[in-house]
Amino acid sequence: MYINKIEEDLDCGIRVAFKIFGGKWKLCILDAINRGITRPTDIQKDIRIASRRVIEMQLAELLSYGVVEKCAEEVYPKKSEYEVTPFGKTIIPLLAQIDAWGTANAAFVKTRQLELEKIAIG
Amino acid sequence: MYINKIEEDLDCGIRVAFKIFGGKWKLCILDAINRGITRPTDIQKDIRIASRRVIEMQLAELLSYGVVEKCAEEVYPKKSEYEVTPFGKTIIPLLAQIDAWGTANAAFVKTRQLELEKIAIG
DNA sequence: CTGCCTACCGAATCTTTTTTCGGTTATTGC
DNA sequence: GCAATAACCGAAAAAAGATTCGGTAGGCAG
Repeated sequence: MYINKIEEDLDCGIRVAFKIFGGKWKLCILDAINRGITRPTDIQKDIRIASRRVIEMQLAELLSYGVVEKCAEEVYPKKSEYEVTPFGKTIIPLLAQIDAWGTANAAFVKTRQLELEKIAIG
Repeated sequence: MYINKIEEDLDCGIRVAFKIFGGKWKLCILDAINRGITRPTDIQKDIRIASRRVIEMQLAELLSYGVVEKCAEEVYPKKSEYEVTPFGKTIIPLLAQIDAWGTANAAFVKTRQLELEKIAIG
């Protein structure tokens, strides 16, 4: 496990929240599991752009904080199924709102991004 | 401006949202401005643990995406006041919920973190 | 036994983000 | 002119985070 060098301040709710679900892919993974995509291989197929390894790692972190739980079935081909725990379920409403906000503002953000790039280059 | 090497995927609402307010201090800064702490110096005093520079930079990013706006007054001592724009205001409810979630779960997260460290060391 | 599938792990490397530190500019009070 | 204060910028370094690559292990089909 990697231990941070700069001490964290968890006196602020925002920072606590980001510690749990602030990773690049954590909410995407949580969303996938919540939608019934429970196996690592399938999650990876769902979030193609993320690498196999990062999904394994972020899944392990979500697991270690009890956001998801593993229900491995010892069958062929080896199956691991992840489920959102009751604790994890408390994140779902936030996830839904964040996703909705992003979807609603995607067009604006993309346009603005292009403008900013033009300014940076030109 | 730093231009990313890995191409971003903004096809997912979560990723769009994180692009705008996913930075380490962005929501904290937005929260401060929303609470009426509008000047860079004061924001820095409010979030002591964050460096002067990072606040300047994240403020600049929030500004470039129109989340906040600057209302500089040319007086002594030089004043810059930042305000949350109508666009930025749409983030406030999410911010409030994220903060509330983090505050509600801070004790659990801290305890769990200690347990995980014990396992890692022991 | 061999090849294949799935889950994971370790380590090196690369990318991104944050931090540190030292500037510049502008204005005021002395 | 000179100290002080505020805003902001640039660049290097440090830290964190993500990615790539190549493993191991178990079990099944042929």
